[in-house]
Amino acid sequence: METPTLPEAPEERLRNAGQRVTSQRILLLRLLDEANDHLDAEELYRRASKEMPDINLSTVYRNLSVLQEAGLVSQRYFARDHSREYFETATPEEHYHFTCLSCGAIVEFETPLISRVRNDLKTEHGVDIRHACICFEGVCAACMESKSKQQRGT
Amino acid sequence: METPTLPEAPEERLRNAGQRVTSQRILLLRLLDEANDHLDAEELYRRASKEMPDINLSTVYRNLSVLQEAGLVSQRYFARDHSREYFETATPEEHYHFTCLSCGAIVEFETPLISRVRNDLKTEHGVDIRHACICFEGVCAACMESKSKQQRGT
DNA sequence: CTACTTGCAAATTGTTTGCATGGAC
DNA sequence: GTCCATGCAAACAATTTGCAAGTAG
Repeated sequence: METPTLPEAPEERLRNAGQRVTSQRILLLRLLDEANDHLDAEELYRRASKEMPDINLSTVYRNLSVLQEAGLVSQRYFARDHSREYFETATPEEHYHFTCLSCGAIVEFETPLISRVRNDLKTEHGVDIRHACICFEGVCAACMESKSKQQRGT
Repeated sequence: METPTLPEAPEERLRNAGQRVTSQRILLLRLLDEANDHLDAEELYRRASKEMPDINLSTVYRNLSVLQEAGLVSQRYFARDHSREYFETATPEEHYHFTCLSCGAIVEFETPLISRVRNDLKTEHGVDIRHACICFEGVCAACMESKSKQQRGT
């Protein structure tokens, strides 16, 4: 389980993507690699500041934008809080996210159905989908369980 | 074609939803009904101001929120501009949106595949999806056409 | 040496909130 | 009459931008 397919070091990934290799970018990529959860710019900045106290929040924003365009980082939106952007290391496999409205847990999942939607839209409307923003929200298994327990009595 | 299944007048819809009937709310609902495109708060405010010059932007925001919770209005996000919320009259049939990154056109479509994703997630992960935020972006048929023409020579 | 990056401070933008007045029920 | 809705102004929070100094290639 858990195949950490992070092929190259941040430095290499930057070079391969034709981007300048700066200490800030290396740090940000590493922090995103290491994060188990998904980070927003502010949280990434907070973590980066621990290792590089002078790094600036706008540097984080600017680099997230650069790294995203270079395909090294993916930007995501999650439930409730679409007003805040989250980021993760880009992965070759498409995946989507479910957020529990009750406990905040994020479940990642894959499904072939989305690429079928893509195909259907292509044949039915002639449109070429380049990107899909998809996020589900609801109640996770654990919270469903505890809810039904509550209902049966305290 | 085009079955404008808008069952009740704004006033009735408000009453049925147990909401207070104010002239501002009636106006906003009507403007959303009449809009062919999708409106953000600012644009809705602009249109409302023409008929009710004293209406305030914060009234628009507050009512959009109320109407949404009452199930009379749906909030959407579109391509490029997830930082801005768009609104439309709530419809009984679930539908999704595709935005053309080139010309900005929005194509609405239905697909049973999304509810299958919903079911799959339920059985595979035990999660109960309450809401899905889904938007596709890419290039529409017309823009694909003009692009390939361009490539063949000016 | 040149073009791109950074840190810093200030600006921008969509949205929200506090409060006194007005209106729905 | 009571409680909710409105207009107005001010506040917020996430993100962006202008600029001078620093650094990668």
